[in-house]
Amino acid sequence: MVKHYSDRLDATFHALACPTRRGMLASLMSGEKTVSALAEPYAMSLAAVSKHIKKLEVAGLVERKVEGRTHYCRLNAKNMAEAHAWMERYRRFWEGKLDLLEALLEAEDREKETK
Amino acid sequence: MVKHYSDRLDATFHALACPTRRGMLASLMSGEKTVSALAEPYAMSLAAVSKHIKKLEVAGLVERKVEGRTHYCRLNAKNMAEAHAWMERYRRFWEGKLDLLEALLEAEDREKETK
DNA sequence: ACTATATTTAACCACATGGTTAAACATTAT
DNA sequence: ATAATGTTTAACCATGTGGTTAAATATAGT
Repeated sequence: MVKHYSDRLDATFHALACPTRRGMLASLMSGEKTVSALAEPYAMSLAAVSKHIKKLEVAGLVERKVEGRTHYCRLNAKNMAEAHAWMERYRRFWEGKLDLLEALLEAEDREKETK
Repeated sequence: MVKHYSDRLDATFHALACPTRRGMLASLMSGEKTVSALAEPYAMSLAAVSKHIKKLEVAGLVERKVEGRTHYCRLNAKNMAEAHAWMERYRRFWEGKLDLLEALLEAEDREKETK
């Protein structure tokens, strides 16, 4: 199996498929954070955190600015757009289904009234 | 490591992090399909396809109706809603950033005009 | 120069993932 | 009853994942 999450969507969805990484993104919504600040809520080594951040970076969801020995991470939510747009297709699909359902129910109601 | 993708979001994003499974969902947009129909575009065994479908099922994205020896799969796009909603938060975030940028540019423009 | 701080990298481990083939299961057709 | 069809399950394999600890790297403070 030769799988490198080369595809951007793969990388993005994979990055999001983990509560730790989603938590980190949420944490970054309130602004730039250093690696250790990001690590703080989690009971795991910095080495592990470092890897999580790297995945977020590879997926383009997080950007890093190195200043001396400190690494500042910030959210790049814009790069979630592709994945969001992908899902949007399905949102339309399920809304379409609901619209159809609604139409059917309305039709049923009219049926009753004229009975 | 004890990870079971118990969380619904985990399961959903994980299911989506694979081109094969995304392809299957896309294929189901045009209507119900049997397992072998779903498998047809892919150069892999039915056994492998079966496992992919199961993941989509566990994530609640696909539902199965067994009729005799044939299994009919259909899309349940509605169960993508949670993941979509999760991303929506971030869409607002990046739109907010764009709005802010726009505001800044406008402010700059006004600056120039009054100069 | 020495030490402390911030972080990554390397080597390792247990378990997950995505594939395979072969066999089992369930249903339909002959 | 036998054979063919549609699908899953079991056993297996190579590689990926998410964690660990220990060492390396880079910078800042004394």
